[in-house]
Amino acid sequence: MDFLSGLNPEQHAAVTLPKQSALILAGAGSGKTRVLTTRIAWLISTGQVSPHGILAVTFTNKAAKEMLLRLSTMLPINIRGLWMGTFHGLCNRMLRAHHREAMLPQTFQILDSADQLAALKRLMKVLNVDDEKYPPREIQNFISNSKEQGLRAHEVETFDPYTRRKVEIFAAYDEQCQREGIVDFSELLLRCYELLARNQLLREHYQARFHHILVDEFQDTNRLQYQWLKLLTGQHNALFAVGDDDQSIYAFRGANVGNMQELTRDFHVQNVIKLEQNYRSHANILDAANALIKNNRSRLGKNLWTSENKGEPLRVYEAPTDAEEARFIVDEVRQLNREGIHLAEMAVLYRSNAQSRVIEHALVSAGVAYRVYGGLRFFERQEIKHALAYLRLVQNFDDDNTLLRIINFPTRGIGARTIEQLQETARTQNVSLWQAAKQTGGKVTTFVTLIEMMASATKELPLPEAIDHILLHSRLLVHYQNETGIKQREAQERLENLNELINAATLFVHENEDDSLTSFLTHAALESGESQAEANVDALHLMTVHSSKGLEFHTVFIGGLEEGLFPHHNSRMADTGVDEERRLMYVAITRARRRLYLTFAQSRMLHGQVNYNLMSNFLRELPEELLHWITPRITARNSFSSSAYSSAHPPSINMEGLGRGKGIGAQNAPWHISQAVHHAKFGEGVIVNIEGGDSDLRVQVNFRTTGTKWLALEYAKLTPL
DNA sequence: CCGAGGGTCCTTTTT
DNA sequence: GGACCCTCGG
Repeated sequence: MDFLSGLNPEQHAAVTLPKQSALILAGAGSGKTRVLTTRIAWLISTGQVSPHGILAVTFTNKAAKEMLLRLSTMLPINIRGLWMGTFHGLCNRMLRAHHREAMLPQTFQILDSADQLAALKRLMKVLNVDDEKYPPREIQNFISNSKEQGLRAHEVETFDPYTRRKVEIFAAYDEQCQREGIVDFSELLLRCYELLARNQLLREHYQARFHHILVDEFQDTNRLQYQWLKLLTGQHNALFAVGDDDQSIYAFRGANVGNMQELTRDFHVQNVIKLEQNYRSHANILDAANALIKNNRSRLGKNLWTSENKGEPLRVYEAPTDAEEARFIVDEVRQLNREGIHLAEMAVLYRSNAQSRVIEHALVSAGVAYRVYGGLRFFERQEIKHALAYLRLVQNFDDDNTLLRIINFPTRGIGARTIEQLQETARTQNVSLWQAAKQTGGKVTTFVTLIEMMASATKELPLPEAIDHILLHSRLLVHYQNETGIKQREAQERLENLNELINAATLFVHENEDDSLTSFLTHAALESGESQAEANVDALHLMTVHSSKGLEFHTVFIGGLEEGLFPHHNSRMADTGVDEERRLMYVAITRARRRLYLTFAQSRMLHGQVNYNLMSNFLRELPEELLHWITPRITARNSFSSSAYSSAHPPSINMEGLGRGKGIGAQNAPWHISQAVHHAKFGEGVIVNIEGGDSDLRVQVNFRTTGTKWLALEYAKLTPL
């Protein structure tokens, strides 16, 4: 088995572990995916299990595809019987197979987050809920969170009228979904969990079938996913979980790192195997990452090391403004590119999406190709959703959500008034909108006839031709073709996407045994597709730190290393918030193979106004000997260790290098905006505003720990830093 | 039915 | 700054 050669002792131990539940603590770049896929290959090729007996779970479709691809290069045999997919994909598969037991129609539709929100808004209107008091988004989170804790509406504890009302909406929403035969993302998981929990025969069937259950990114599992795994793991099969508690960055959406400790208890894990050898980065980068993450409490404990050399120091750059920061990054990117590093081998990472704009601006002016990750995905585009809505309605007339999306798109003169009447009829007769529409006359009848004709016309057609048919007869194509003026270019793009939809369907039919409409619609809901098409052009990568997880680059820039931004000030609320931010920084640092830039700006445009931030604490937590300051550290006005400098020079002459001297009283006053100061009680902060003059001079200071305060300088003891 | 205009909000995100 | 949502007037 030559795929075992080249594994280090720990990897080898993990791969060849006997059949028992195990936890593999795999650090960044330690060959996590390799261990997972090699174990599957090893299990199968040693004859311990057939592909049929394996269940492998991932979080993203991308990860599932990647693993399947790697596996197929390792194993010459057909691995068709192997179940590999996301939690949602696998639950969907089980629910389709046992739809009757799960009390779902065979062709149940899947609601994505946007559809779910729309459905909720519609329901809340019917229920007469004040959406000021109960924002639909909050209700949506409430429902998803509850379900992902494994709770149905009636199981949620309520101690106040406000929550009671939310629970009522929750219950009504689930009823509505059930009536319409639709299922949201968290419902897929919960429904599947309940199916297995209630049906002993079924549960035992799957427990007997899946000898080995393997889970990737285990630190990201939520309660419900953990419970689901527990149900599937019986007396005679084993759970093999791979994860890294230091890379847990999704607690905000319900991921529970505690699952790792719980796993070792619940599944009697003998010994936890740690993969600590990193094959990605030079030592300086790893040392920085280790030094940073050491500041987190309650870790399972792990220290990355490499046999590589030290490499370069980390480059630190302090810019006067966010625009200057962007300009610096772009300059460096171009220089490196000239030296032969491909653009696609470099990435700019940031904490929040809003930061990309100024960088994009600089890239456009410099003519550097780039690609922003995240954002709208293919199947989430408006025109695609409309096209798919026709297909969905054709398959399930009672899907009210879908009907509402297209009953007047393209416009056919059915206005809000008519729709309200339809909804009224539907409510009083307790039928779907479609049933109500059939009784209505006029333009609504035209719509009903259109859909019925589409239904019969597409019934026997292959998928791509069916789509072609509905695009034509829905008049979606004509609608966009008729677009003129400022919208014409946009419409052109939409037409191209619609054309691409037919291509996607053609590809789907080729690649999948089950090429039914239901299957394609499920595919669209569960795999929303790439956010941008041309993956093959050489372009600089721009993305949030979150979306960089799992990737690696020769050179990485981490921008906006400022208090309030990274760590984000919202993270201070939750007590574990800063720790999660630090893990985020840990993920960011460990993306770099060879070169890492850390940059921050003294002033930054945020929410339409200029902010003055302090240098990020995370930067302070990195050992000085690993850093190379490109801008002189000594003049960094945000650096508090430069006290020698501050005492030697009055801050008023400290103006050069500071962004354009904006702000009141900036000229000759001893105090100026963006100045770093210290207060005996409130600690360190930055002056963000100045008021009054001479005797009654007041300054507003943004303190790192206590927030923004106005201080009268006559009384407050402020010392410049 | 559409677009203009005003008000509000603003972390991260996959399924 | 700007995305998004709602309202209002043509």
